[in-house]
Amino acid sequence: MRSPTELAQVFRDKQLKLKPQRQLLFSRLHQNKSHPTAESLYEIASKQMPGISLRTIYQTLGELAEMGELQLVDVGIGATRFDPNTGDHHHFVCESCRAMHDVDILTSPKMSLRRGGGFAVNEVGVVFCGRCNRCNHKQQVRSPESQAKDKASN
Amino acid sequence: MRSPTELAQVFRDKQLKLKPQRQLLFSRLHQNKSHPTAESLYEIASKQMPGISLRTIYQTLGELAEMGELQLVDVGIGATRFDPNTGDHHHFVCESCRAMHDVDILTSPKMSLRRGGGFAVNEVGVVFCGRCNRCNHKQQVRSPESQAKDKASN
DNA sequence: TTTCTGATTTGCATCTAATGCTAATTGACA
DNA sequence: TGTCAATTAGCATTAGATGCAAATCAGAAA
Repeated sequence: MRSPTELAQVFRDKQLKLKPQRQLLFSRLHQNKSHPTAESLYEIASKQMPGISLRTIYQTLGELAEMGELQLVDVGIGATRFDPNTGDHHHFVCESCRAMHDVDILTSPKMSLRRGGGFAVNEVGVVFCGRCNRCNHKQQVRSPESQAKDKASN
Repeated sequence: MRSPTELAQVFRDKQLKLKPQRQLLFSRLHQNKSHPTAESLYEIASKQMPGISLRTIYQTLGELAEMGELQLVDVGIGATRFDPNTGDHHHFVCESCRAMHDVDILTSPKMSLRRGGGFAVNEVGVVFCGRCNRCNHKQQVRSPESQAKDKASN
C-alpha cells in the first residue's frame, strides 16, 4: 500500500474526498504488519476518533482493496484480514493466538504458472498453519481465560 | 472417507446409533468429488428424505470431520466445503462457477516441514484460483441469470 | 466567502453460514 | 417390550459482512 500522502493524491486525482476517517485509516494501515480485521481496525480507529462507524471501516477497506492497495486474506477462520503488503508473499497463521505473519514467497514460479487438469490458474494462495514463536514457548495447559487474554493482546 | 458399510461398523463400535439420516449422508458423501457445502448436501438429502433437518447435516458433517473421515476446506469465499478425500492434496477453485477440484500434491515435502521465522508449521494449505475448463470455454459476456444457472447446475 | 452538489458517513436492517439449546424422538440393548 | 442415552429437529442466536437511505460535508464554482 502506498503512503498516506501518496494515497491522498490518488484520491484527489479520482475526485474522491479526503475525509478525516479515510486519512486516519490510511495512516493506521500504512506499513501495518499485524494483518488486522475490520473489527480490530475499528477498535484502533475509535480510540483516535470516537464515533467513527464500523460501516465506514468496511467501506474504506473495500475501496482500498478494489484499488489494489490492500490484499484481502481470508483463511477461513474468523474475519477477513487486510494486508497492506501487496507484494507476492504468503501467510502463516498461529492456531493458538491467530496472529498472522507474512511468509516470503517460496513457491517456485512454475507452481504459479502451472496449468493442470484444464485449469487456468490466476492465483496461488499458500497458508501455513502452526504455532508461532511466542505460543510455542507457552506449552503449558492453558485456561480459556488466558487464551482470551492472548487474543486480546494482539 | 471410508465406505458407508465400514462407517456403519465404526459407529456401532463406538455405541453410536445408525439413524437413517446418517446412513443417507454416508452414502451421499462416499466418493463424492464435488466438495459439497452443508447446504448443498441438505438439498440433495432432502430429495431422498424430505424433512431432514439442516441442523442434522451440520451435526453429522461435524462428527465425521472430527473423526477424520472428512476434510474441511474453507477458502474464504462462501461456505465450508466437505471433502471425503482425506489424503494429502490441495484444491483448485473456479472464480467463475466456484466449483472446486482436487489437485494432487505438488508441494515438496520440504515445504511442509519447513520452519521459518520461529514458526512450527503443522499444515500447509494451497489453494489455486482461476477458471475451470468449462468456464474457460464460455468466455462471452454472461448475464447474471446464466451465471445463476451455472451455480445451480453444480 | 457563500453556495451548491455529489461523495461520504452513519445507523439500521438484512443476509449468510454456522452453532447453542432443548424438547421430542428413537435405535439398540437388556 | 421397556428403558435410556444418543440423535434429531426446530428455534434462537451469533459473527461477519453488506444493502439502503437519510444526514453530513469536502471542495469546486460563483
